[in-house]
Amino acid sequence: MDALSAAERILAAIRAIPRGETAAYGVVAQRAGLPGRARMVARLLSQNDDPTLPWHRVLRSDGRSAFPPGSQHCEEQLKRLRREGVRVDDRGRVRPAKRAKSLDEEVWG
DNA sequence: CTCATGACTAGCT
DNA sequence: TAGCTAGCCATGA
Repeated sequence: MDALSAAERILAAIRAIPRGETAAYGVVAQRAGLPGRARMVARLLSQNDDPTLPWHRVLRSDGRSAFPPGSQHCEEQLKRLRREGVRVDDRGRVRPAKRAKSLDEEVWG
């Protein structure tokens, strides 16, 4: 029963990703209260059949699609992201919405 | 129980 | 930046 609600929390966390933004698998898991369960998020998405779920906003921690570059799934994902205003470079890597100007700023705010 | 697999990560070279 | 490695966790054979 706990596992089921865990799955629902993960799905909720994915739906909570604002339009035009993205989140890594690990981040989604953490937001769902399941730190370290990135693979569980991936598994849920792979078995998910809900077309309303914004699966395309979920990326790997390095900002790339989880799908092989050039694959149909990957292209579809990048296409949807671009349509939401997300900046994607030529290699299919998603640029963060905001980037700190320096490491100090990143760490210390 | 052990082994293999996967829409993952963090760390090191 | 890119490639490799070990660690991770849930499932199914």
